[in-house]
Amino acid sequence: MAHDTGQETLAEAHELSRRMLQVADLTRSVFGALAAEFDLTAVQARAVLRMYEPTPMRALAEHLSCDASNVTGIADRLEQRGFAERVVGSDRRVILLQLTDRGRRTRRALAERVGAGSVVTAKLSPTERRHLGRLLDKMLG
Amino acid sequence: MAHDTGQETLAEAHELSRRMLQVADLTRSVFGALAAEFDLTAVQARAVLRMYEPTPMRALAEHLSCDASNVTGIADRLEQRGFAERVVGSDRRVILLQLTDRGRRTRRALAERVGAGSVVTAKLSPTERRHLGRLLDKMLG
DNA sequence: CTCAAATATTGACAACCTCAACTAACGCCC
DNA sequence: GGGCGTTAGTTGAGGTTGTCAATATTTGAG
Repeated sequence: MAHDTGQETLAEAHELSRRMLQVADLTRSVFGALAAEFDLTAVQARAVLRMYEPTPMRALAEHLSCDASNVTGIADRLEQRGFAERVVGSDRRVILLQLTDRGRRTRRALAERVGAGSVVTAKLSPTERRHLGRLLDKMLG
Repeated sequence: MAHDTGQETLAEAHELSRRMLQVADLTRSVFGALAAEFDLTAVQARAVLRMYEPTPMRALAEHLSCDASNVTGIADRLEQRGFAERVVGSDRRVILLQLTDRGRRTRRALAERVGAGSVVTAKLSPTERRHLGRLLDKMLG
């Protein structure tokens, strides 16, 4: 304990994990509420954000890291509510999911709100945000 | 753009949010996989971790930020699989959910793994972890 | 005692998720 | 061209999480 040796107790690691999970929950919950404002569920919102171009359902499944069969239902509901529509691609096996006008408007507005109103943005200084950015990169890399 | 003014573009804010969501997803997904190792879903694992003492279902509902009726089902499944059991409290309206032996063992092991194997712990230096801790505090505070 | 409030449960319904089985289309190779 | 493994998407079964409204029980305050 003399000077700072980089030693860490198990308790400290726990604490960090706990807060990490807490922030993750908060982030998710804020995102969910945001999605709800546009009459979307969290997963639907993630899908919509990904569809800046007509997107094969398969690619969507990978982006959402879920089974392909799951995307069928998600696409059904997006289509049913008028956010997206199915279009056959040149490869006639693949079906592209493509935003409707409503979908495009929603996507634009959603993307703007996601960038602006984040949990993060609210409470950190610009310097801290840069710092956080670097740390996030390292964790993701 | 002369020197650092703390000015940020919308694009930068977007980027930060995107990575924040990405880390949140990753954290959640790692936690889910961890829970699965113990034959628990993510929500069940969160409940188990919370039950360091007999816990009113109501309190559980608040901890999980969900409806009370939802906890009924979660408790059912935890009970059914032998992780927990229902006990009536002194106030006979409230039902305490309490870990069984198996539940306690699982909780201990789970807590240890959560602290140790986190996404965070893996890739950051001790100094960076301390830094991250401060930033997380600020975001949660 | 009476009655409002709190606790848990139930039933109805929706979304999400996985797995296994299936169809249709593609592309390669002989 | 004709097989044949591969890929994309769907379907159906089954399970977990989540909400809301209605209900029974208990509690505590007036």
